[in-house]
Amino acid sequence: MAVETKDFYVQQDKMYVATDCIIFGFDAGKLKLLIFKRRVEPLMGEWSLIGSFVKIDEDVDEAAKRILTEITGLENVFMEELKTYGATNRDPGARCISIGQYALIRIEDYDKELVEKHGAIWYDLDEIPNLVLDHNQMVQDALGRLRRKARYQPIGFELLPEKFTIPQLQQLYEAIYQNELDARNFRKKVLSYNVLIKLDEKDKSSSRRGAFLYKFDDINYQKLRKSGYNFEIS
Amino acid sequence: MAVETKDFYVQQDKMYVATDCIIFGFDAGKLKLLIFKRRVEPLMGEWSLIGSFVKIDEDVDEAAKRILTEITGLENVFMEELKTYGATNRDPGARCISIGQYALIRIEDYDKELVEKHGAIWYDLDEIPNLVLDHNQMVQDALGRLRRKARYQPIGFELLPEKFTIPQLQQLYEAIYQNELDARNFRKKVLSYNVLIKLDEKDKSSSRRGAFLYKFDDINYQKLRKSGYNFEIS
DNA sequence: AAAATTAATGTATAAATTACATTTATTACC
DNA sequence: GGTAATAAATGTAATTTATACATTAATTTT
Repeated sequence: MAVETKDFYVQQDKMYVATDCIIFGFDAGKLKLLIFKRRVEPLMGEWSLIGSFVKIDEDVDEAAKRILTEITGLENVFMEELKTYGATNRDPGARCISIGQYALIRIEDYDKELVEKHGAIWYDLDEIPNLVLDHNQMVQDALGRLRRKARYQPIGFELLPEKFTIPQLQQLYEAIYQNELDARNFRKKVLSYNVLIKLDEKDKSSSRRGAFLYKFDDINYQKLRKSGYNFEIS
Repeated sequence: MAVETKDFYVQQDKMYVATDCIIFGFDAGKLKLLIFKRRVEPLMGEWSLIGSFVKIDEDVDEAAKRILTEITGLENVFMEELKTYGATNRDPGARCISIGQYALIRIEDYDKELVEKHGAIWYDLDEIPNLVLDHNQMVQDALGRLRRKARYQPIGFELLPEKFTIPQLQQLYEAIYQNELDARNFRKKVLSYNVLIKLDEKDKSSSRRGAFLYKFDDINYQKLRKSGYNFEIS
């Protein structure tokens, strides 16, 4: 049996498997989400996360990577499964479960032409419009996950340029947690883990004095983890 | 196209969606896992988690609940999605993704006849045999999740009888974390959250003196959460 | 009544977190 | 060239939280 939904046919007795990407970025002190206006039916013109069906010969996480690369040109991006959205009624057109996966990208790195070509746009997280299906729920869930995870794992660095200043790092955490942090205590805390490498360069884009740039030290972070400690910022 | 695998046919071009349950219990100071010996082909006689295909008219989480009830007779059990197992090659018979879901049950409550009828058995976690497909990985992942989650959410109580003693609670945490805890500090800590109701009864099964029984106080726990605190045991 | 056994309790020390104000480096402007 | 403006960088004392550790209490069994 098949049923027409606008311009394509789906089998009503078939279970479809899709994946949707919740793509976060960080720019100008704000968390951003990459969404796009659907250019095909059904729901053409509506805002949506970026997703796709999982191909029969493709791992689920490969599917998400494929989508992310198609839209942003980026590879080797931090991406993690969020959860499955598996309600029977979540998609009115067909029985389709979707595996939500969230990604953290360095917003300066993505391919702007490619993104534009797909009709994708960065939105401030607090200005996300209505999205199709259960996509707003996915965004909320992903944000919750990001908030919890950022407390005990240094995933925030995935959202910053390779070189960043401590004030920028603090801004990021303030954006994630939605509250202000004390600059002295914050600096003391992050430096205490010994996972930041101080560079000789300064970033002068936001002050006359300039702030020293740092890099994340993955080797020392692995040592820290092995010794049973976590990178914890609260 | 269809391919025969022992006694049933699967379509090679069809994506199957299953769910598997990682069912934890706690008994005699040890964490246990409920597994069963498959009674049908393929892989008859092999140890396996308990799972099933997700029906076309069934939510994914409903499918897991259905399975759990079929095997244990239990309803209203703590159950949470773990992750999706979606590698193309995870199931040699067909393209089948599985959504792992872990459950915490009170081991005294389950229906023993029903469990036996299904050939299911409780195994000590450190004695789990080889399981079919990627099921051992699922168990490891679920255990990791349980360990992380138990640190900041009071899910441990799902594994204890409704009435429990503080030494029992401590034993549970020791089993989860695999290390010993100081009885004075542990008691001080859990009582500090004010989410345990002390009863007038004692449990004398493990000492002459007997230990007071407590109940978890969900109302106070909700208040605690609203005030921004967590139940944290480390 | 004595022995055996686990439950229950308190305190002092160390470690971590919090609150808080001044100086420094640099550029822009007069 | 000096002054104003601006964000970066720094230290300490007070409070809270975590840790280490030994004795007494309640009850049953013999």
